[in-house]
Amino acid sequence: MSDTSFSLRNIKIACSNCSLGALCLPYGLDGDDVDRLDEIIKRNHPYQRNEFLFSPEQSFKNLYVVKTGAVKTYVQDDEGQERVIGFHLPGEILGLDAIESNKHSCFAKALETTAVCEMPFERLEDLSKDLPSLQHQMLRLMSREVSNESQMIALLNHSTAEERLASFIVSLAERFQRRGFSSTDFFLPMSRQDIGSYLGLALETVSRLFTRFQELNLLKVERKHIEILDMDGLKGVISHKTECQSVKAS
Amino acid sequence: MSDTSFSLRNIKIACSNCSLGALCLPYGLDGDDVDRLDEIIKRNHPYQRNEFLFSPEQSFKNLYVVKTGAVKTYVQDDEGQERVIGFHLPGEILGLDAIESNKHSCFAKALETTAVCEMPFERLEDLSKDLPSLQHQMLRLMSREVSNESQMIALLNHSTAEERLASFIVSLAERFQRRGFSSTDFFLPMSRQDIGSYLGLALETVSRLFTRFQELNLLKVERKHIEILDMDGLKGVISHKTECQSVKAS
DNA sequence: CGATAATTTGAATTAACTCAACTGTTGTGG
DNA sequence: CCACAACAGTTGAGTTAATTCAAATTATCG
Repeated sequence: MSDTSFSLRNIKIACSNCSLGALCLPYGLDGDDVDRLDEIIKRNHPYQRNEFLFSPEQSFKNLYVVKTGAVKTYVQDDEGQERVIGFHLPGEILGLDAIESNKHSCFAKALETTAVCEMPFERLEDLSKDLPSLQHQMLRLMSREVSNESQMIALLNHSTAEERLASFIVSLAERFQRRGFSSTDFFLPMSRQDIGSYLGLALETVSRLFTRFQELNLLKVERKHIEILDMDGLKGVISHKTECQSVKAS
Repeated sequence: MSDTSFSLRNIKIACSNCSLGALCLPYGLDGDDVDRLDEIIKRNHPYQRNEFLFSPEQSFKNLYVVKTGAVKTYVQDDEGQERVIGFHLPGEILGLDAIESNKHSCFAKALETTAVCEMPFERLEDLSKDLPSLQHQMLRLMSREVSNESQMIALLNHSTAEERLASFIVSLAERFQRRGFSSTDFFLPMSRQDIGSYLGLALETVSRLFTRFQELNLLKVERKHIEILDMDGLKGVISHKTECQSVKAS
């Protein structure tokens, strides 16, 4: 019952007509080059909620691009507690941290049913010798990762709980928008616990802040459903040291 | 008085006899390939203390490798306060975050007199088309950066002040050791303020912790001079949730 | 439908911060 | 060469933002 042999299926989801387009590796490649990239990409059955894409120590073979769904990456501390490192939405790549050591260094777990492209790294590297724009795009994607993480470090070190959560929500909104989804109305793929772990906050604090933001009419929360009512207000919480109270008067 | 024309000077400090060796880009390249890499590398006068290597918005031209000295990278918040992103010791590369946007996104300032190799990124990219191992090494270095930053995120989100500072000191020790310096006796190139900003702590907290670690006979501090007396004890502070008090009984 | 997990809310605690004073170091100019 | 200013670091005391612990409420899933 393996359907990996059905080339028809593969064609339907080929890079050339994938909606991720410029968000992904093929950016900057012309038609023929995309086809060559396409040949090495594996597309598996979707991962189910809580299924692992990879685990620490597992040897590094593939990079992954999320097509639909969401993935969280995390490590475990000595007591087995999760420390969330990041969330990966459609169009976002994961596995980049494993290139150096040839081993994955974290868990990657599907937060919901998730479809991914798996790209054998070695073949990708080979191919990029012939395709300068692929090589450049790989460096670009890694550079973006470094930038994002740097920003995150600056955020974590110097921001209050309010600023962190506001940043997080705005970041999610922008990432959904880039992917073609609504930036003001979306579902959180992760739990309060996961958000707290990612932002360095207790889950209770995250919950209280959602309530506060709602009281301030910045957004509407109902469990995982978020509706942003006042994007500028939210951004105001991030940058200005103004209290939440003074952000929205009326 | 420009001495960039003295090839003699350049030869003396060529990659092939640079003590950084395997820590740097040339890792994995054979003799001839190193020479080709060497040709594109610029070596400037050392930067003086507080001199900038680059600033935000400045267009991205070069990657930098620290040869001697130390560099800090930081951004500024709305009030002009520094948010330190990282420190760069000899053998460490900086500028990787600028590849994606073609603009630097942070300040890079010399903490002391600092010599660097400047590598024009475009020419590096061109060269790596011919030299697969150079291409691989670039990806490796970026991957290491992603890993390190991930680790930092996990540390900041889930660790006490004690654990953060202990981690920081151990990390410095390991980095000095890799570079051939003593891992137990070294000088901090940065201020308490910088350490605090990097670790998300007030400078007073950093100072108090140095005192506490000293009282626990984990190390000896005198201003910027650090002598690690009990490396295992320090590592114990990081991992175990045990109190500092119980780490060292005698 | 009942059990388990996720979330919300409240109250008490605490780790780290801010503010403030003091000490020691470094550099500068008379 | 010393005095003085500017800066970096230490130490103390009071404050606070966020935590932990606890309990109630609401979803989710077999």
